[in-house]
Amino acid sequence: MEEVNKKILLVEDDPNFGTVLKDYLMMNDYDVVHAKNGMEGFEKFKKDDYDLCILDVMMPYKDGFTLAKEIREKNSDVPIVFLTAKAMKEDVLKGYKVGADDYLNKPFDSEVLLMKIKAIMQRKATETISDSKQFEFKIGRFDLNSKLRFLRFDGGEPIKLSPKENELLRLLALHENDLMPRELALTKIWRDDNYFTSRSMDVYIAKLRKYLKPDEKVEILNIHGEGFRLVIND
Amino acid sequence: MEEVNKKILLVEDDPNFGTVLKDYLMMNDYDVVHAKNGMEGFEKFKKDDYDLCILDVMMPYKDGFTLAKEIREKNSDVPIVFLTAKAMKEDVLKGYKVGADDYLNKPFDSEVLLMKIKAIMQRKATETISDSKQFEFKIGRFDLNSKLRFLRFDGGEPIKLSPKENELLRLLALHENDLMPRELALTKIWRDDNYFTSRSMDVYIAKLRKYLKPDEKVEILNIHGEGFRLVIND
DNA sequence: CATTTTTGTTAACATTAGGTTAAATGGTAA
DNA sequence: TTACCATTTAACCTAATGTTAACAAAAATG
Repeated sequence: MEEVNKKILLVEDDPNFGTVLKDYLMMNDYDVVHAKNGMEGFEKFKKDDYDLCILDVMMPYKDGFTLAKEIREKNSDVPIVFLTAKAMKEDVLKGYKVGADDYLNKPFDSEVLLMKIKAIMQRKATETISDSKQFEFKIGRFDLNSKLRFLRFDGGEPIKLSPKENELLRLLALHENDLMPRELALTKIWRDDNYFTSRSMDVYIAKLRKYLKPDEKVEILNIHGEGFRLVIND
Repeated sequence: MEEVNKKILLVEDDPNFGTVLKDYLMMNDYDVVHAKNGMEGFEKFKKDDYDLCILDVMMPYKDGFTLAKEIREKNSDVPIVFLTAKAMKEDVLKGYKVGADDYLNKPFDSEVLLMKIKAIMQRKATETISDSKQFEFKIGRFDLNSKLRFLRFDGGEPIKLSPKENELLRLLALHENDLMPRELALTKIWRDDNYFTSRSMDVYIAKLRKYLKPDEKVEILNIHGEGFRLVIND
């Protein structure tokens, strides 16, 4: 069983605590990269793919929440776990809003941490198979590169897509010819499902339709009350 | 805003705490079914589909863990959140082993609970996409795709169905050649059984008959006072 | 067979979702 | 700071959906 270890990005400014935690995780067969502050954390994050991020909330220069937001912008899927000394209510709320997967109060039981990590990885495992590494799509006569965020028609000059345009089109492409539920896009991209985010999404659908106009075989259909459907007619 | 609320099964033996929590959740647009002990909880679970289970750990007769195990046997997907008075380490570990999605210590902040619920639901929303239910039916020379809500005759241009048309035809198809009781459609689709919903349903039956006219072998028969029957003659 | 109940059908009406454009907001870099 | 860009919010309009009323027809009832 040749199995690659899961990779964890640990961002923790306390050198003692950070080192202990890192060693403990490594003893349990995780590959751990330890960054000493938010800035360094983001640099390391950009350089590699991680299966999990463990972020200290209180850090100089760049706190855990800000870092989490940046990470989410680049990759909306990585599980994120926050570490806090004191579990203040506002913190917890803020964390969940940024898309936290779990919360840990320092000092915590290391065995509990391992269980949580395991549980989170399991959760993500199922999703990851389907949509993790998919960045390039052919959409009729278009090419979408959702990593570089551009859309090219007939191999011509690429149009640059904004992050939201890109994510939305990517979700549609993942569900090509099938229903892409409204709710899915709202929770995945907007992380909230209310009247305004919903209207915002409609605005983006309009933008995408405009981009896709050159190929009249490609269209985004609405399924009233359910969501949208990217169809390629042939 | 015709949106179906998420359904929560709350199993909590403390009547005061349970009632307060239930009311709070209902105020926040969740449908809550409250069971007073593990046994009752499992009965209620079997009778309906839930989007989330909130289980008290300490309960007479059947504790939360045992209940969770039973629930997992029937349905491995429902998110489960445990409530504990004291967060003993063994409990937490046991919980994660049974497949807990989260943990809450009593007393907890209600706002935090809401955020956690939201986060968990969001997580599940993505996985849920792929659950391949029964969406496609052949009805004589028609194809019904009840996910995309369309009906196609002889592989031609699909007719779009409204949600109610779609649900009704789907129910009829599920009972092909058999009685589909009025009451069933009314409770399942209209969620209410009175004079007006009943008349509304008749209106929809008329619409479906019109759609199905092209295939004269397909008809919707009425069984007076009982319901309808979708028959395919051959 | 007269009467009541249930069903069939059509159309008017009300409500909600979605399409589109433009202006307001907010963040970021020059 | 200004200028720019992505995104949200607002506004207005159209399409889609669902409910109700009204009346006709069919089925059950005694």
